[in-house]
Amino acid sequence: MVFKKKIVTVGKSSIVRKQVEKKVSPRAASRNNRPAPPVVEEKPVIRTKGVPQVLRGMKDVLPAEQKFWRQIRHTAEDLAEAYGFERIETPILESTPLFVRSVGVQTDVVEKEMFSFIDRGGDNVTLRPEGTAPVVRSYINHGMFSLPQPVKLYYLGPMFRYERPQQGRFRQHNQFGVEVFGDENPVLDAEIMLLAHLFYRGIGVSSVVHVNSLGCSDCRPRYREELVAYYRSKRSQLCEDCKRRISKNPLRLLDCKEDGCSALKEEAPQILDSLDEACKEHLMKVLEYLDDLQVPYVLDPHLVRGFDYYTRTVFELLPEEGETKTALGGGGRYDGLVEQLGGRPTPACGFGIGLERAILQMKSQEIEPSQNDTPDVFLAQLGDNARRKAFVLFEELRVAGIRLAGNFTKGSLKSQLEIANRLGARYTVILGQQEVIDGTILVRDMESGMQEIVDSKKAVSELKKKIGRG
RNA sequence: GUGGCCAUGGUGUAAUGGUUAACACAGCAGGUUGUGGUCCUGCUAAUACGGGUUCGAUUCCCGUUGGCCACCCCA
Repeated sequence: MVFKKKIVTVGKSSIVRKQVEKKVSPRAASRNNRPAPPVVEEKPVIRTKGVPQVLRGMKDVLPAEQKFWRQIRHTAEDLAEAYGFERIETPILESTPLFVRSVGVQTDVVEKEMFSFIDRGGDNVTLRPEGTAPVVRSYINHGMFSLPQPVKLYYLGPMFRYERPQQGRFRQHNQFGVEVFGDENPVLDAEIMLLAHLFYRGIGVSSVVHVNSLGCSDCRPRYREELVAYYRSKRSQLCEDCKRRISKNPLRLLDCKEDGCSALKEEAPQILDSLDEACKEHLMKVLEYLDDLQVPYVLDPHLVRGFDYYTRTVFELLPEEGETKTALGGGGRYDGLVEQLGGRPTPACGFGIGLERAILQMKSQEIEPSQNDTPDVFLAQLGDNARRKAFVLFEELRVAGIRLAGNFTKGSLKSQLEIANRLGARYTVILGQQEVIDGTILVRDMESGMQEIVDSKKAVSELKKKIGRG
């Protein structure tokens, strides 16, 4: 039901339905979700008028933005690899049941936020809304349990959720994530939190880890019952949302911001009190390691996460400064998921970090990504013969390792010097008719304006000397 | 999914129920022959889409699409 509705919505945004003759209400038409007997005389037509627009909640990453992305990617890759994680790339499209079974039928992501559709073969498929389930699937499919454990993997890539876009929230966004399989040692929980923290430090953003434990399959259900019993008795004092939460997602009751509800949580049973010994011990160890590593954290007994597969440790990364409550990343342990998806019982944990949100943080804190792409040399040419020479010279200089920019289309020297200036080139090499005849090039120092004639055979060596790399 | 605000050149803004929709920045071309950063001149370029009201709509109304914000939830 939910699913069928989705198809219609998705279709509407990209296709204009052209009505032929008889006017059939499009609404009525879309209600026959299975177009088995195509009574409806309308056919989808690709929109031919107007300029095609980017889809809602999706974004072009333009050249001006790339410096942020470059830095983010490098930081993530260097860090993950330094800690022994290996890269994995899984498909963007997966079978819908993978997410339904892992994330949970009851969750918002599965109930209303998946980009799902029936493919031409009749399979129900989904653009991945999160990164963990696909990696788990891959771990099982490729028998990675027979590799030396723990298996440590990381990924960078796009995720999709059919949501209403707003600040820091898109229908397509990118995540940096890591997953560790095959060991339940709390040192691993601490390690991934450290990694998340270090990633943000690497791009100049301070973060705090909020940690909680949800217990295991033994102690969590017990707690859940206690909590539900408590809130049932106070039902009349709850807000509308929370009344729904009692049956749907009781743990969420604990972080409602309504005055009435947050007053009630003072008296509410605490999950930390109902953890069994092993879970308590595990959490304590995690916190000890965090102390050792000097990762700033707060123990937040009200922290809950949106996916069903978490056990024991859960955490979220929040910015240290500012009132932003949107998480920069989050994750936790999911000791039951591999088995739940049909693999051997395998403990595991991981996190996902929203890269658009990382960039947002950088911008709001006015952190400029480091970049040194100013060219050493700009190559300008004048006239047809010179252009042909310049084309060849450009390649010689590039191969010689000179950071180079150039232009082969502008006619006037003036406009080429303007470009050279804008790019911040230290030298401009000028190649005109006269130089071609003389077999020379003209090297202009953009700072001083001094110019020097150089034998074109010595162009590479002279330029290398000038820029101090010869 | 719910609620609120909004939509004018590439960007940021202005204006109007009635002639060529204004300004700044950016872009492009010039300011004698092949020389940048400043300055001057010119040019390019916009009322998101579809209906309605009206003699006339960019302006008012409705719908669609999209953006922003809050909620739900999340990265």
